[in-house]
Amino acid sequence: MPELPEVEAARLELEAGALGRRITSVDDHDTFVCRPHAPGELADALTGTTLTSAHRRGKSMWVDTDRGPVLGLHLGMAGRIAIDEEPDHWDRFAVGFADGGRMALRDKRRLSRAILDPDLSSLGPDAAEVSRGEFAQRVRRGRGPLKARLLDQSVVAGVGNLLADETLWRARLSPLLPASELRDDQAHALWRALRAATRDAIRMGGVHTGRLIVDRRHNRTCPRCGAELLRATVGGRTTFWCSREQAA
DNA sequence: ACCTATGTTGATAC
DNA sequence: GGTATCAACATAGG
Repeated sequence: MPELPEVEAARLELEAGALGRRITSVDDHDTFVCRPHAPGELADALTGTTLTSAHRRGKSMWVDTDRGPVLGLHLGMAGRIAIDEEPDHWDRFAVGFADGGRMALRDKRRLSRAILDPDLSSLGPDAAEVSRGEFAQRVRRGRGPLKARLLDQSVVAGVGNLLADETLWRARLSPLLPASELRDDQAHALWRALRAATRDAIRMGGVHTGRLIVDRRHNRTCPRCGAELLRATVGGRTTFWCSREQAA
């Protein structure tokens, strides 16, 4: 489930439940989730430290420790944070605290990541924070279809497949529109739609609460005008959009 | 059973 | 270098 809104919820869980607790054990045996680290590297760096703050940019999270090393966490496609829950078969990485509790990265699909001192240099500005001017400039820089630009984490960080469709639908823009040809008013509308869709998803509890997302499976009609929804692969992902309001 | 789909991202090929 | 495709993982559904 994790796009920006879900990751922000996970960050808040870390902030509320994991900070200030001293780590006394680390399970980093999953060499795929913990790549490129060898087993024990995360344990050596983190054991004895206390988590001090939890941050997020786009879909990437990182947690600072009182002794320097930074723990990077990414939820991948199906990961979530489990704090003080019973150990589970799907826990891919976990730390145990001195008070007996634990924090786990739980993920059936193993596409999540736990990594020391993560490199975030290729991430664009956070989708919930980016300014109107910077967004317009960055999104127009590329040549591909608009949706592909939104999904590119180096353009703006945090937009996934569902949030991209919801944002384009709110802005009444076609996902196929060449990004470099966006007019100023279109870029502005897209920026406003992105911020509104992101904020609403955070408030409502996730990207699945989006109006287009809710309806796309059911009636496959536009929740606003009732016209048929189109479906195609755009930017490598399944895409739904309104045949009337989002005409190219 | 087999094929497709799935919230992401990285490596690879043009 | 930007852009597109495929693979990585595991499960669910038609």
